Amino acid sequence: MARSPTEFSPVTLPLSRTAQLVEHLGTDIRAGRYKPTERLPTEQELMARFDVSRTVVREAVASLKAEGLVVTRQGSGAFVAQNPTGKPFRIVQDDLTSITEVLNVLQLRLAVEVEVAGDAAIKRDQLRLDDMARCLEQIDAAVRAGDAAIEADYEFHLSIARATGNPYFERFMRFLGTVLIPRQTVRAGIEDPRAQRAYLDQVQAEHRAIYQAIRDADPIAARAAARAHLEAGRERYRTISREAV
Amino acid sequence: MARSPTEFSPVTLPLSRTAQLVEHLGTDIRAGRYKPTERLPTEQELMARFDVSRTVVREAVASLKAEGLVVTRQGSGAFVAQNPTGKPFRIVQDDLTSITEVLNVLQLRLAVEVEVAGDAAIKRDQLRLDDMARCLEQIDAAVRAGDAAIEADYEFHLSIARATGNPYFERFMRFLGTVLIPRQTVRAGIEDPRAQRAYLDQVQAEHRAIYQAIRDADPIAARAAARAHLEAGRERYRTISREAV
DNA sequence: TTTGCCATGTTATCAGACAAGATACATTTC
DNA sequence: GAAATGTATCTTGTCTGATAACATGGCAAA
Repeated sequence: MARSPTEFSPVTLPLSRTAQLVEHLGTDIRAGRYKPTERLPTEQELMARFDVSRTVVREAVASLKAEGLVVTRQGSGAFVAQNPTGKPFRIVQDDLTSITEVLNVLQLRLAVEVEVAGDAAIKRDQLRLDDMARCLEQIDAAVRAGDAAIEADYEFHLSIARATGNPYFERFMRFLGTVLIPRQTVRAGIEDPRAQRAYLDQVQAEHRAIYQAIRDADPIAARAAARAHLEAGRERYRTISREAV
Repeated sequence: MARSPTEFSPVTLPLSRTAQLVEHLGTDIRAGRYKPTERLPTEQELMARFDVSRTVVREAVASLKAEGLVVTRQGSGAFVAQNPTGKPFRIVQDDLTSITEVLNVLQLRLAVEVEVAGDAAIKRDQLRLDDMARCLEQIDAAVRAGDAAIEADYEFHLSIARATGNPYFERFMRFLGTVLIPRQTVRAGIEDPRAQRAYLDQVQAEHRAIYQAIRDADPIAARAAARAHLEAGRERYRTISREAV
């Protein structure tokens, strides 16, 4: 991990005690010297072994928790996570400066959501259909209130993912959501209220097409509707971003 | 005298104060409410604003540091990182113990690769087609040598992703590969060499169907071929795993 | 044996203090 | 006047001691 970019340290880079402890314990865990699910030494033991205060120990453990290497249970102890070496899939926000990059991520979203809609049309039950319908109504209400309904829109898509019964779909869509939602505020940037209303009505019509295909248990139609919706969404992003420039 | 965490909700939420603060600050940063290189409130201000102790504030900041969202400079303050990285998408290996879980991840892979094949059929050029063809030949060679050709198979799929020009496709497929490849060794577990050869010939026939559709610039056929291949793959995994039990 | 209580150990959180580095501003020096 | 310097003050880093919440195992009672 890089230190402060403005700081040139000629020979020695002084790591804080916390950072040293994180480094030490992290390598121990990655090297398998502590095995998955094994309990780490108690805070008191770590304090004594490394001659540091409890603050340092706790901050180090907090860092390791954030890295996903350990989990703690209050009153029980700190334990090595089951999979300490899983390399995650990252999308770096700063890479999404160009329109093209955002469109690429939107295409990844399209890929997943098309399949999600198709599978939802197979797996869906009345309960999930009710959830989707409720989301659609919430979008309607938000639009009537003059809101951009970004959150309700998001929830509708998630409700479809839940209907598949495959938890990875919802998790991945939530992941993409955190990446994309900050970019989606352009939707709220449409100045003319009537234009925005027309825009939202169009989006909602596409939503209903997806919903109806799922309700009709027609996976092919559901995939087609989802594809239409998300390709239109990419196109809208393309044109709006271009105008914004 | 503990502050009542049930003040707002009858059911105590299992999130620790530290975790809540991490969540709050993390979303603030990711949402851009704190901009890169901007200074965060001081520890004292955060203590006052969230009504928590300095321990909680410091552990929360330690977590955010581990996530790469903030950097701290002693005596100066805590700052939003220049490249605040989003929360990554993780698939924990240990969650893939059950057949169902693996099938769920395979479905995620299917979703992406179907779209990848379709987009490759649109974007492909001669250079990329040559890459794919070369991969197919390598699989053939490996199979003739009696090898399971897992690596060459992987490379073929990646070559399709490269043809789309969308780097996120290849990155995501590589990510899923690291998760799934350890599970794929069942392929090598087929004991009868003739059965394995028949299996691999079938797989290779499906590969060629995908390749030809892409070569013919037919996205619909490419998606159908990719879907057929990956659904067959899921089915093969299902049956083989069941036999293994 | 089973159930429930309780002592003990552990993490979570709070509070206060001092050390070390950073920053702005006044002071000194040229 | 400008640059160098000293200093007050702010902020993070670390230490210490205490209380609350939770987990666990043992023991007593049913």
